[in-house]
Amino acid sequence: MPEFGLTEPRIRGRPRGFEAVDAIQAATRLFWAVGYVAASVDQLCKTMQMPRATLYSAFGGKERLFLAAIDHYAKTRLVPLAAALGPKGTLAQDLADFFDHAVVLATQDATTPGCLISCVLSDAAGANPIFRAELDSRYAALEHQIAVRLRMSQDAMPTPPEVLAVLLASVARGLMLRARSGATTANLQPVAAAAAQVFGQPSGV
Amino acid sequence: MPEFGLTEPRIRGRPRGFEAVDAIQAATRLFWAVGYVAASVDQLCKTMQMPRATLYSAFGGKERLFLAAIDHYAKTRLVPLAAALGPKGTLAQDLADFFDHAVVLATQDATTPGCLISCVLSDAAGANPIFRAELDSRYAALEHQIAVRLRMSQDAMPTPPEVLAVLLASVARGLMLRARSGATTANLQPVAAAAAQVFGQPSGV
DNA sequence: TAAATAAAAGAATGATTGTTCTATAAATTG
DNA sequence: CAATTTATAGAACAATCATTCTTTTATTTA
Repeated sequence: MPEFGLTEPRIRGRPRGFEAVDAIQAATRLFWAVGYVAASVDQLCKTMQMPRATLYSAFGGKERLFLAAIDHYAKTRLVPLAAALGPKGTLAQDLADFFDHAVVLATQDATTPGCLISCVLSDAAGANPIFRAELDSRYAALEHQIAVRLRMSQDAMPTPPEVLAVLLASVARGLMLRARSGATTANLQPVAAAAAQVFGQPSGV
Repeated sequence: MPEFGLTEPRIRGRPRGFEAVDAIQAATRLFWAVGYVAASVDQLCKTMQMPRATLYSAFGGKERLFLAAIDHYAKTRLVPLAAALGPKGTLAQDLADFFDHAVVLATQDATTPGCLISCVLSDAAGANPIFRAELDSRYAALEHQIAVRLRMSQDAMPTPPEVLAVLLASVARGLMLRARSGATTANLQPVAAAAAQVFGQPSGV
């Protein structure tokens, strides 16, 4: 079973005519912009600047390329987002950073509004059990990181951290969805601030 | 310009071989289950039990059928959801009803997890400006209803109702997304309860 | 320099896409 | 009953889909 991806550099044979990181980034952006099914292999090859055969030999097809794009998105976009949780300051401050970061991620580029996972993978999850499992594990991973951060807080919480973590993640995902409909950074930043204020007040939850 | 839909009953000519409301309901369920692009006209005709020509003459094509499905979904699913806001009891009670209703809507049928608007239309909105405008107006409509309910509350709120309404709607949408990944009613009901508790406490926000 | 290796380029694949067309069937109207 | 109207059934359409193939080109190794 071949390992697909762009990690191992090839030594022998004709060298590749494309930049590995540029290619996966371009694929990620196309999926993000138009969705999984709507992004054709033709379009993908064009934006990735590689022939079809190379896409298949390097990534194993459209489905696995999409999973690679999800992974690239998580590493480059969600890791920084989760890092905003710190802990660097108070829970309220860290949550403010977190929600604000989410808004910026979802609104900073009008050609890719919203979130690749919450707006695109969530649709694809309907028809494909592999994608549904991927969606579930990506969601669980973020919630776990939030729960860890919550447990660091000194506040005694009536709500279990695991439950509160799902709620906080849901707020962030809801903001992503609103960005998909065209809401701007300016539209959503007050909402993010309100969320941080609600959930950040000591013993509030 | 012809008006598409199934509202006007045809008098002359051969009678239709399908039930109007069943047909649009079946289309709604297929879009909901697999997504807009993944739902083919072939599949739609089968589940709607009508020939292709009829689908085109009655609905004007796939895109307009999808918009009709969105409208049917809004009327049959979102109207009851918004009705949970009341006002019937305290804000806390009404919000508890609202979030719980959202969870049930998103989890009650495993073949159609999540929300047609938040999980399917939000993906389609990426490639189609008409769908993006539709998404925006559907989102705005719910937020408006929430804002109206908030203004009925006696509590003095530091956060403007319009902003808080977007936040509350975002929570509901985030719950829909989590259901899309396979989360069950039991998984999400505690989260819905926590949300109601947070946002329902007097002057909390 | 010759053999081996791997990508590039693009044709070819068969299946499926959304849409439209033709011919037939079933109802109402005059 | 004849004319009109509308739906049905299914063929036909060109376009596009994801995938695989062949041939050529560029590089490394021996």
